[in-house]
Amino acid sequence: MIQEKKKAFNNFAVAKGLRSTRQRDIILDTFLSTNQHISVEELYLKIKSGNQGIGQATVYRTLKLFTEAGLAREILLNDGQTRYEHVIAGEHHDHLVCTGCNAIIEFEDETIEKLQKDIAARQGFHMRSHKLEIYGLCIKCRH
Amino acid sequence: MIQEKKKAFNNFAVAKGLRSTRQRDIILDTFLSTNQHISVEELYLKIKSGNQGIGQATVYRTLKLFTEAGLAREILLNDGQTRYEHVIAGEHHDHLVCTGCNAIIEFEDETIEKLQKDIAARQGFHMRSHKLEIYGLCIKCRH
DNA sequence: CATGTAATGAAAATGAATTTCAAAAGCAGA
DNA sequence: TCTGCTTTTGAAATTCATTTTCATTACATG
Repeated sequence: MIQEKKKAFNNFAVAKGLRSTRQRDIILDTFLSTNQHISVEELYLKIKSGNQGIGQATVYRTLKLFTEAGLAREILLNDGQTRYEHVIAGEHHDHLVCTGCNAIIEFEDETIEKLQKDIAARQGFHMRSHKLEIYGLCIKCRH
Repeated sequence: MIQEKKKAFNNFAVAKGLRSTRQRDIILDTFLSTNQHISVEELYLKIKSGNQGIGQATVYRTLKLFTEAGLAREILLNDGQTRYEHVIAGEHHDHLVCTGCNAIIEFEDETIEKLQKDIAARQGFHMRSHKLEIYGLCIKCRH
C-alpha cells in the first residue's frame, strides 16, 4: 500500500514534470509512516528528529503537492493549524472531535452523504466536496 | 428583534459586570444591521466608513463578547478569516458555499441533524455542536 | 559533464488575531 | 458633582501559522 502511494506520487510528479528529490522522498516516507491528522509542524519535527534536516518551507510545499496528487487531504479543525490525513482511494469520512482531549474519530455515513448531495442539488449546486465535523465530549472526558 | 438582541446583550453585560460603552453600542448596532457572515475586517471597515472611529482590536474583542453572549456565532470557512453570523434563537443551519463566487447559502436539515446525534452517541460522544459545509459550484458559476 | 531549470532553505514577509500598556472613560460611593 | 478605582479603549507591538523571496544547490537532459 505504501508502495502504491509512492508510485502514485511518482506518476503525478512525472506528469507534472516535477523532479525527484531526496527531500520529497523523505517527506513522503515520513508522512506515510504517520498516523492520521498530522500537522505540518508535527511532521516537520518528526523529520528533524530523524536527523534529516529539511526546511519547514519544503514540508509546507510538499504537503500541498501531496494534496494535489491526491494522497493527502487538508483538514482544518478549530485549532488554527492545518492538518493532513491520508487519502484512501474511494473512501470518504468525516470527523468526530472530542473538545476535551482533542481525540479525533473518523466515521462514514452513506445517508448523510446522499442527503448532502440532494441539498446541494435542490439549490442548483454541483457538490464538489464537503466537510462535516461533530464536536462533543467523548466517554472519558465526560467524567 | 433588534431591540431584543440589544436587551439580551445588556443582560449579559450586567451579569458579567461589563461596562456599557459607546464602542460596544456602535459595534452591536452595526453588527445587527449587517447581512450574515461578516468578517471582522468587513465590520471594522463598515464602522469606519460611518466616521465612527473604533479600533480593530475593539471590534475583535467585542465580537468575541457577542459570541459569548450568544448573539453571534463564529464561522470558519476555508479562506483564513473568521466570520460571524447572527444567532437566531433555536435555529441551526449549515452552509452551502460556492467555490466560484463565494456565495453562501444557508440550509437546515432535520434528518442530518438527527443522524449526527446518532453517530456521536454510537461512539459514546455527547454532541455539543457541529459544522457542516458543502462546497460546490452554484448555477451561475457552472457556466 | 555542462547547462538550463527546478527545488531547497534561511530569512524575511504576510496576514489574521491577540496582547500590551498608557490614556480615556465608566461607575460607585462620598 | 467630585474622587478614586477599575474597566475599556486604541495604537502599536507581538504572535503564530503560512507563504514568499532569493541566492544557492541539485536534478536531468542533451
